[in-house]
Amino acid sequence: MDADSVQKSTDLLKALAHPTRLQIVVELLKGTKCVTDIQEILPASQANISQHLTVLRNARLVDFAQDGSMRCYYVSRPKLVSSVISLLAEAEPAIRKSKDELDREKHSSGGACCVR
Amino acid sequence: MDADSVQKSTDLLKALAHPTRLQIVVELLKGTKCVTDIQEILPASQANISQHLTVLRNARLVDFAQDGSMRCYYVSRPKLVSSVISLLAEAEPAIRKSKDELDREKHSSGGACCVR
DNA sequence: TATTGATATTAGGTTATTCGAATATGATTA
DNA sequence: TAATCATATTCGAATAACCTAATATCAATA
Repeated sequence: MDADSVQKSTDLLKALAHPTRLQIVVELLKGTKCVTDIQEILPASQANISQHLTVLRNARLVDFAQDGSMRCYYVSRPKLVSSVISLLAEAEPAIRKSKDELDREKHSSGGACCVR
Repeated sequence: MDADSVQKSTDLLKALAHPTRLQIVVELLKGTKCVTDIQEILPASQANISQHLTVLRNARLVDFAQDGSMRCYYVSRPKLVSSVISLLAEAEPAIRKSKDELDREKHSSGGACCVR
């Protein structure tokens, strides 16, 4: 994984890594909405929602179509966003490995991780 | 999506949303490593790597097995982590919808997003 | 047991995020 | 065209995240 894709990936993760922003994209996945709609659903001010939408838009996760004085926001990478969200929701249980298991996995006689 | 799972999801996203931390889990997915190993791969100080590992551990994304004075770190939710990373790497192209398209999607005569 | 190697923790200063308040813009309607 | 509705932007303060330097812990070894 090169430096550029690390940067791009963390930019996307950062954009999603906020409760309000995550909820915005969850709502937008259900259907296009304007800022006022989102305001009625989430407990945040108009300015704040607008700011978060800007962050999501800069990350190219959402976009909008102008409709008169309103802006109809939608998720512009629905597959990516919905897949990430469902992965997180699944919540794979954390596994725990003993040193011996790690040794066996490597089937090496040296240390469990770094043979030095 | 209830408040609790929003919180849990953003906690996971935040933990991954840092270049050094993302690179750490990428390396650990290739195989268990101790802090010294990671230090040799990534351009960060020992203290800094240790701090990032603590963040990842608090998010239950990595864990370790003690091996003498060393700690063998591994990804404790490999499916989750590797799936998220490959989704991000795929980089679905952003789509763009016109107001008319949005109208058609809703097959409604009202506005494109919020019928009010 | 003194030293070394591997790792963690704490303290601090710096930078980045976040939010509310106020204001601005731009389309719509009276 | 003045008022209004929908949305964006700017500013500043509060908070959180980050990094470095210094120090602490703890196991291994001389």
